[in-house]
Amino acid sequence: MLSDVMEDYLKVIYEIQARSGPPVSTSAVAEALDKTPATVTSMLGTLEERGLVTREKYKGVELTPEGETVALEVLRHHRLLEAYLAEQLDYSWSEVHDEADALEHHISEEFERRVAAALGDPAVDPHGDPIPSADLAPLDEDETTPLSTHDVGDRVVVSRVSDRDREELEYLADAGITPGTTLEVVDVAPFGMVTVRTGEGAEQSLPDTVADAIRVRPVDERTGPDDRAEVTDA
Amino acid sequence: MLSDVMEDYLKVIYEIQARSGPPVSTSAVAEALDKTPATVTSMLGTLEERGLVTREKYKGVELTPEGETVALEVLRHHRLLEAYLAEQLDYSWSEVHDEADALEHHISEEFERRVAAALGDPAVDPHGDPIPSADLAPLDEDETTPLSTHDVGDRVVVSRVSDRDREELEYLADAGITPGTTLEVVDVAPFGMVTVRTGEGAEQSLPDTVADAIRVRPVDERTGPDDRAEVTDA
DNA sequence: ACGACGGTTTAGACTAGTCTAAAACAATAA
DNA sequence: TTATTGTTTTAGACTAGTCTAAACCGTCGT
Repeated sequence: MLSDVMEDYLKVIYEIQARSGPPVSTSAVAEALDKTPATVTSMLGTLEERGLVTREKYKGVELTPEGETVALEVLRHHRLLEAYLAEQLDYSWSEVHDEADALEHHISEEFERRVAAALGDPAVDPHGDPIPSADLAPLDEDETTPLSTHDVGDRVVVSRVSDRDREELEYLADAGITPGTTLEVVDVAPFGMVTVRTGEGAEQSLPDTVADAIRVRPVDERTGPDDRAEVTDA
Repeated sequence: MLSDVMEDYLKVIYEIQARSGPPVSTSAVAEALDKTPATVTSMLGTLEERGLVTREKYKGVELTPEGETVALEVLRHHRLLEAYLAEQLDYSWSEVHDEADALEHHISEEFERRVAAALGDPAVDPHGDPIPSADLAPLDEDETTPLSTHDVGDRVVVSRVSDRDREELEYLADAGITPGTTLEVVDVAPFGMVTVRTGEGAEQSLPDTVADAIRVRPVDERTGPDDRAEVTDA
């Protein structure tokens, strides 16, 4: 019914909206999809006609409930695939994203069911991101905070790591920073650099861009979507 | 590089060519892809410009070696996926085709490798069709013959069953006719109906259209691509 | 040999998605 | 208040893939 292209737009609108709230700007979508703003404006018009987003001129865009459902479906496919690739096909944590991106639009409902069953209906993917349930109910509020917002002395547990940049992910995996890792912030430099100590005592300095992509929760807090996180890395 | 659409054209040209030899007619391709002949003519022109087929006006089309390699790649993906779905995700014999069709254009080389490894590099898919090797070497000549060409008294072993029609496949699976089954032709009616006795003594009458889709080899001949056939059905 | 018929190609139109260049707008600084 | 700046939208063009309708070709029967 919807094209792959439209699904991609809805997915990134959802992701941006989840991070920064509505409205989502044309340029943010353009950036995320590597398209020109003119192209995005045009497609947003189409999505509005289809009732998938609402729009205020020159302001930005917001998903309708129907648009959100589509986004959740795509996200469920993506994250189930990431989990399946890591668990059943020996992919490492950092390799799964591109493959899942390529396949997420093309699997059937039947495939989705069987993959979910094979994994025992996991609640999170290997990056710690929550997997929408089969009924596509809206996800809970995100309780986590970016590592970059923390101060010296804070002890936190890594909850999720953005699956966006492959290089970054491999670097972090090497450094032993994966969902579940406990970190203590030992230094925050004025020029956007944060240094943390991992469980084993090793110290790592990370630029803000990277620290932004690491979402954490306070040590000992036992709630949140990543209770069942399992990480498979190479 | 090549679009999904082009890959689909090359795949069906390959399949028709394997069945009936070159040249492959415009209308045969149109039929197989459910497109109009005009559309096919136009796309064949594009494929010719890309060096993937050669064409003789009003005659038909033939794959170049490069075109054949692309077709073999797609076919390898398709058949590996069919085998994987049947073996690892409990799909039945008759369900795998559509899912494989949807995914075959979107898997990476890495995925292909891992799936092949997980299956132990199978030589045939669940329908008995040979899986092209990783180096995409041309497949051996097809030694099998359609069941519809046999006479009363012939004893044969089912080698492959076309994966084209879901209904047909389910019917045959129910009748116990799968790759590896031994059959004896007990009657050939003048109006295109053949009756066979299966290993267990049950008799089945099949219209020619169905008998055409069943490829067989003489009993006891031990060569051919289906030595390692494994059939998983529901 | 020739006409009829079926398959093939050409001509031209249409859609989806993209781009560039230019115009319109919002927000801010002077 | 107004000018500057950066973002958004509009206008218009282009490509890939598809269609319908009409012209074209080859073959087969008379």
